[in-house]
Amino acid sequence: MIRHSRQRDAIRDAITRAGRPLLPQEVHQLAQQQAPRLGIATVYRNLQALQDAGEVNQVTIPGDSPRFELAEQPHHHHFKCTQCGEVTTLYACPGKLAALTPQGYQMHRHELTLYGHCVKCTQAH
Amino acid sequence: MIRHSRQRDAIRDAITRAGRPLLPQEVHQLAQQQAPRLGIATVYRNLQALQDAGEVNQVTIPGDSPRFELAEQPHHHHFKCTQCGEVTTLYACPGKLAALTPQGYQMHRHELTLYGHCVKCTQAH
DNA sequence: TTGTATGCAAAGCGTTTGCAGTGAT
DNA sequence: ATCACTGCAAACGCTTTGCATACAA
Repeated sequence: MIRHSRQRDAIRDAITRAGRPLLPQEVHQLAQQQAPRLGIATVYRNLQALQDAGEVNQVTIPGDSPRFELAEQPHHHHFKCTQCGEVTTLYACPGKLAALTPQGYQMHRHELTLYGHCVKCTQAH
Repeated sequence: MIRHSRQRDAIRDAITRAGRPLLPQEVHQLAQQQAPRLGIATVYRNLQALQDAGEVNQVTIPGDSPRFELAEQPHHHHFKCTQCGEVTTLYACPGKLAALTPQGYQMHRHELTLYGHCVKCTQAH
């Protein structure tokens, strides 16, 4: 079903190489190095397609536009530096979240975002 | 500095009465009962003003538009029903999140969102 | 009276869609 | 030869802004 194209490969590669969640416009810029005439609409269409195909996950940092990362990653969360805006992946999880779920509710999934200053911004003080 | 007006009071009241985070358009609809000619631009301007004044907090559920809730609440998190879309307030927190923070990073704040089915939607199965 | 707040309409901005042309299989 | 994919531009939906009027204080 899902064909190959220079554009789609460029988009997938950009996300793979980045190693962190990317905004659509960041994907666009990076992928353009590999597919010069790449349009932003194609980026959006492919992010959707790759998501449907299970290759890519959408990450939403509260207050920001959705970012995209590779789907084949272990469970993790994110840290956003409120100074420089960079989003980092955290391979850790507090666990035991079922305890927070109200009676009669069913929890299937959770998202946790930490905010603060990254190393660079902490040292810059 | 922050004056009173029928519109601003209606907006504050709508958020107060709701007891859950509201979308701007929900605020608009509810507040219109109290201030009929209320325009959506006024809603946005006042949500911003109330936020600046520290009366209201912005809550972002990943993937949704920002919602607004009263600021004077104890620390809490949110549960979003993936069936009916309703957002509930959870007065609980896993704690010990500093342990997840990488070396050299400083965590100041965190947000946690649980996803699943609410009581109504669980029973409807 | 003075300056902020409001309503309306227009402008912005990121995202989505329509369409004719391109390209993968 | 098909049929999906692409680029471009127009359309969309939500949010913001400009401006003249209305309203608190």
